[in-house]
Amino acid sequence: MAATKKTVRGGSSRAPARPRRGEAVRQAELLAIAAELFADRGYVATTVRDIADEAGILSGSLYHHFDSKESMIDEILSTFIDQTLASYEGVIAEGKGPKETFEGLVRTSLESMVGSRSAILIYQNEARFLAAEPRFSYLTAAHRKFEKIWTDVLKKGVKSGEFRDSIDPKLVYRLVRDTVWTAPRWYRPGGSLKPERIIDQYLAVLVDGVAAH
Amino acid sequence: MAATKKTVRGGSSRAPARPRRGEAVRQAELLAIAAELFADRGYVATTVRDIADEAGILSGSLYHHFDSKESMIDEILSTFIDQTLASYEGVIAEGKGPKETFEGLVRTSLESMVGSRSAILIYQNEARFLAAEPRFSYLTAAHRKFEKIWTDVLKKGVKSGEFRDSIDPKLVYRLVRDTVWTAPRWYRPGGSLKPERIIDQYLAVLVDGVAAH
DNA sequence: TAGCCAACCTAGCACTTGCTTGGTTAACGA
DNA sequence: TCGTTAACCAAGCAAGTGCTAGGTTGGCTA
Repeated sequence: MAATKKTVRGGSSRAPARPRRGEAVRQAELLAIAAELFADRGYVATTVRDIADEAGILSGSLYHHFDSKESMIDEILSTFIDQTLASYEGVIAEGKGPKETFEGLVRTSLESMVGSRSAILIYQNEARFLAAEPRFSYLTAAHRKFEKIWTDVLKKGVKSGEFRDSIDPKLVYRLVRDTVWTAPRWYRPGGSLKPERIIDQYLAVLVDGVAAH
Repeated sequence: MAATKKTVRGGSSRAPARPRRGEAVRQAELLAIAAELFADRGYVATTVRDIADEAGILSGSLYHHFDSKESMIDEILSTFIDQTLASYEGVIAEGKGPKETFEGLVRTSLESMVGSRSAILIYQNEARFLAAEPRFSYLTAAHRKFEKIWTDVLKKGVKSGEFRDSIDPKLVYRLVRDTVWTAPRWYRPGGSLKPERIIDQYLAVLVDGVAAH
């Protein structure tokens, strides 16, 4: 109410339009922006002001849509985990043999790079730190489910003779998991390197190795 | 000089001893502490007060040994890169064939987990963000050297017929690199899982794949 | 067309951050 | 034993942090 009230900013800096599209749409927009920033700069290094800037609003306005910065990453991660578990269970439900199921899991993991690149990166980079807090205990639970799905397939393959019986399912699971979840670090959506090529090469190495037979 | 001077903290909270061991020793100690925290909590999330607490001193005292928080991670990363490049060149210098050289590179990468676990984690987690700043341009340079070393070996293997000619050296390099550098995320030094077992399993999969021949 | 309310803005609070300045202590060499 | 100095402490600053409280606007509905 002081004399200097409107001298600094004119009315022109206001967000131009405010269409009514339902809050879910705007929330999803803001989450996508936040996810991209969390993925590219890191969760801690990304400020609520960064997110708001990118969205063309002020930081305080974010709190009309979200309780906290933490609830944003919560939403991003839980959505990603639900999707991933569903896609894994879809592969299992096809009822194929161990080798084809294993290949299906690798394939669907790498394919999710296209639509969930930022979420994978966030999961890969931040989940370890977040999992300690009670709010994010579902991360540990999901982690265990993932491990069971992969190791079960590997064990079945060893039993059926399709996989070599010298492999340690737990260790090989870690290798494969780290491999497929780390690819989004260098994969660029829309680039000339197509996901199908990555899938081909990765499947070739993981299933048959680099050596000529 | 006020009356309340020594009421809050007695003399007992002071660092107990101050032996003269040369600054290099104390610096290395503090760097080890910092590296552990950077690796376990992330660089941004780790405060200079965290590091000082762990060292049993006050945050300001850190600046007797280091210019800045940034110079600490700089020291950690450049040391790690020098070591790694040296170990890679050592493997190359043995003059073995492509397959054995490839195996040697995998082996030495995984072996470095024992002595450089925290440094690998920091490199893996933070280098991507730091590389943008001029001070850390050596990270990009090292990245290129690593890529050349690995892809050269893979290309030679394809040429000699030891590796399948369908493999894409650049993509397979990424797979292998991501695999060996991500292992420190779950590897626990001193645990029952010995590095030699990890090396065995990882070499088996990378060279020959999971499938029975 | 009056009123509601989603979606913003404005301003700033309480706290944490990396880092600085000046002072203190004790190990050590002369 | 005395001056030097490495290694710390004490106190706090400026810049940022997540978040809040209250005000404003305009699309929408009754």
